[in-house]
Amino acid sequence: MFEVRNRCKDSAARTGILTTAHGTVKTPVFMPVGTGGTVKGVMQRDLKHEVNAGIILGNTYHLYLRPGTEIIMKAGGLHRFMNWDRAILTDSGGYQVFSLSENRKLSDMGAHFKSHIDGSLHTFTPESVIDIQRIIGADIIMALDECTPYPCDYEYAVRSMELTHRWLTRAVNHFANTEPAYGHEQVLFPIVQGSVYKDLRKQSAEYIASAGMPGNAIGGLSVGEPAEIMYEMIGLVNEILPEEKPRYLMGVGTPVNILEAIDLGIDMFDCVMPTRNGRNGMLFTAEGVINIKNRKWADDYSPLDVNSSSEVSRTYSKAYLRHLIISGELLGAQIASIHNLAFYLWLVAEAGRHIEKGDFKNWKTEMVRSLARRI
RNA sequence: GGGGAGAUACCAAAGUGGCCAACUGGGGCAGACUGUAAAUCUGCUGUCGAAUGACUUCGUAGGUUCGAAUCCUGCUCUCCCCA
Repeated sequence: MFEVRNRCKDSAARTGILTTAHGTVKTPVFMPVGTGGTVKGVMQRDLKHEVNAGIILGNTYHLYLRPGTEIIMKAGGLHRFMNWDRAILTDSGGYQVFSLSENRKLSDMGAHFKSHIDGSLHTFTPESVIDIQRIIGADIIMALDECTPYPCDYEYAVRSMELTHRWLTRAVNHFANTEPAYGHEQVLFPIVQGSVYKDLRKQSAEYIASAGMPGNAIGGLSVGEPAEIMYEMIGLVNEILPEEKPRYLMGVGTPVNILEAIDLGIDMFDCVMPTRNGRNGMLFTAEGVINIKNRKWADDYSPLDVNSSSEVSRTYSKAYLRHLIISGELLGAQIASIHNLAFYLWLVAEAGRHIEKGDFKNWKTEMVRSLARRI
């Protein structure tokens, strides 16, 4: 499943090879988010050839509500349904426990949701979420967890973490007692919680590691806490999560967040930022962040990024993209999404090359300074 | 030629004596966005000021009034109907 290739001498950063039933990817890796069976605004063809994505996300909650498991099952799974033959990871709906907190209730049994689409009531249990993800057919599936909000008082964080751990035990058992629906292998990742409390994070990391799954995830971060606290939590969790298995930091983050987390030993990332912020006019580049809606780009006919591996970034101009985004044109959202994703994929690949070369630390320091600029 | 309606900020459009520097929408400018309830949301948008506030505005010139975008008179312009 995972093989570490190169280790950094002066940091926890490493490169590796992640093998799935739908291809192998080099780590560190960024996984574009395709919640509802689509990376918003980007065709599968472009995900492959412009963005160079080897693995993308789907979301159990969204796909379960629409189109529903029956349609996906009849299609032969999500890969065939959405015409994507590379790897897929599905989130369990744990994040929706957080983001739809107004419309859900938790019990020991599971999470009770009110659909954001039609208000209907649904229950997710650790077991049902495994069943749904078996039908979706993702290569990597996630255990149901509670993503705690920030701030979160200690008492709540303890109870929440214990709930996530109890749910994990049930998920692991149910996973072991069920079969993939389409013949290809699926693996289950558990999720570390514990909010911003060191003792809870350590306790949770130990529990999650003890589940013995082929990869481990860290959740409940980048939910509003200061970045320094997030890094601190990642650092101490990664000392406990096994070194020989991939570590997935869920939902993170900014380009700077990602480089810092790679430094701390994270291998996998996902985030809506490149696509959502792209649709809203924010472009990521190696020189810093661009708000393409700003007037100053109105007559800047230079390419979005001359050095990009993506033809989209090399050919479309800033002035044209500004015009499209400001006009609300769909093509603007597409170009910005492709550009940002290509940049994110380039960034993590470049980090990997510097880990191999042995100069990751210095490169990272320079790059973080550059990335944080607003231009 | 006769009759009628109307001129409000970048645009459109409310407001018909004080609660009006003036509703609302658009446009413009800026900000936010981290396992996607997001092609979304927020703020500003007469001038000066960080702000209390001060100053100048509702076609134009006068007038009435303690007080006018709002009432009266002249002028200019626009639109509609009839000939």
